[in-house]
Amino acid sequence: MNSETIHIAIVEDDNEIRQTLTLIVDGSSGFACKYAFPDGESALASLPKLPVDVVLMDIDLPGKSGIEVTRQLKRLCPELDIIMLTVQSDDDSIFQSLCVGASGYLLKDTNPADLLVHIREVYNGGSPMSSQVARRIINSFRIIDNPLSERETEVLKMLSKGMNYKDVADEIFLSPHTVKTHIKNIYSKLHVNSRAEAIYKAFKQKLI
Amino acid sequence: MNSETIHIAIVEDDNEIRQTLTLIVDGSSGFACKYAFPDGESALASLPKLPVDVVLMDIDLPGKSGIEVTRQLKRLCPELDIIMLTVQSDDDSIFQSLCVGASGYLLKDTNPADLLVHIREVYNGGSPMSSQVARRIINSFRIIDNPLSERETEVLKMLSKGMNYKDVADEIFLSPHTVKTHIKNIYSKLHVNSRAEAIYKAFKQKLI
DNA sequence: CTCAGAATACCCCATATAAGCGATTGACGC
DNA sequence: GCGTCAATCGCTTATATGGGGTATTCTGAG
Repeated sequence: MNSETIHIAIVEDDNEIRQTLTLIVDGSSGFACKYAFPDGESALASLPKLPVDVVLMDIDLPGKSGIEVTRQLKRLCPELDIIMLTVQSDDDSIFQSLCVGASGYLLKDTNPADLLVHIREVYNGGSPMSSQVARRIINSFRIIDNPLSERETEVLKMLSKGMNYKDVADEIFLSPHTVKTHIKNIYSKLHVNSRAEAIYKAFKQKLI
Repeated sequence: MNSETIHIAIVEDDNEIRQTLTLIVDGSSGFACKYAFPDGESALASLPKLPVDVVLMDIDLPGKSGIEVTRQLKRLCPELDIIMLTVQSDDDSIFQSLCVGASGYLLKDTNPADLLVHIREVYNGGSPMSSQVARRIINSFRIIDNPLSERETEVLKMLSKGMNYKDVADEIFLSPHTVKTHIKNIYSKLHVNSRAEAIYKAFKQKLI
């Protein structure tokens, strides 16, 4: 299980880092790193034809960013696993990377031994991430605070499913007027003035 | 940094597992486990008064589920870190746990040494999760497929911010009629017939 | 070349909506 | 017992919306 050789490629513009990484990975038993690229364009041109299992991708590249390269690479080779290996730890970089198809997200301070472990994790279908990164992702699931009452939440959920005043009123045995009042209160609490914006905000804050 | 003793509590209904876990954790240097509860009710009653840093929480408990207990516990003690330690690895269990405030999600096949490492990770602000769990979370970020054209996506995003036909039209220099046509096409592609439902569906599928 | 899809523009019309008003009841905290 | 808030019910009106059409232009795939 642990004996197959995993074929790695590296996309990293800093010469020193790229060479060091290549040496580390290629010099470890069970890993081979025969390809390294200093920019996204050359990686995109070559990688689809190469027998590579896992790519280590920097984000801050000259030309196309590592995120854009990842997006395009995943289109060309959906099976390829890409691990972002970067200094960026801002939420945008993390979420964008995951959205375009990265399978893992590690910070560059990851030590070599751990890096190899994580590469194997990805190869085996896992998704390694630095624990700070994981915490940010987890926090994105949390509800910040919910100003809406239970009834209001209930109404908003129904609205989001395309129901109108009357539908909602019938469903929860209220007068349409009451439903309307609830909706007005929802708008006021969320500081919006249309149904569309209310649903958008509520969804973004995980209220519904 | 690694020398403070971390105080653990365990909530687990299976007597054997609970006792084994307690012994493992309490017997390890740097960790203390003086409290263990067989159900959520007793944990909720006692934990807020106890000097505990990290809770290991089973999900399948008699009475209140571990998820419900986590929700209530986080309300009472927002600073407490809760790690789900469970056999459940379905998406619902994972996402619900994270939504109610769990800081980590481990499967019960985690080996004792790793468990201790993960507890310390949580204590230091990280969010450990089994790599299968991480992969599921990461996959939840991916877009399945996007039937909308770029223009349509652009329009829908503006609608979600509360803009109306005319606002959108002015913003992207189009006739309001065209905007309306786009919206009609969006509805048709998403199989909805109201703005609210369109935004809800688009958001759920990460199209906007 | 032809066909499909995207983006653009326009018409009519019934209905839904938001905004602006006011009002009562009951629960909970202090 | 007083204030606050959720939850309930009501009216009016200008405007926005969604559904039904039709049509042109351009691009890209087959």
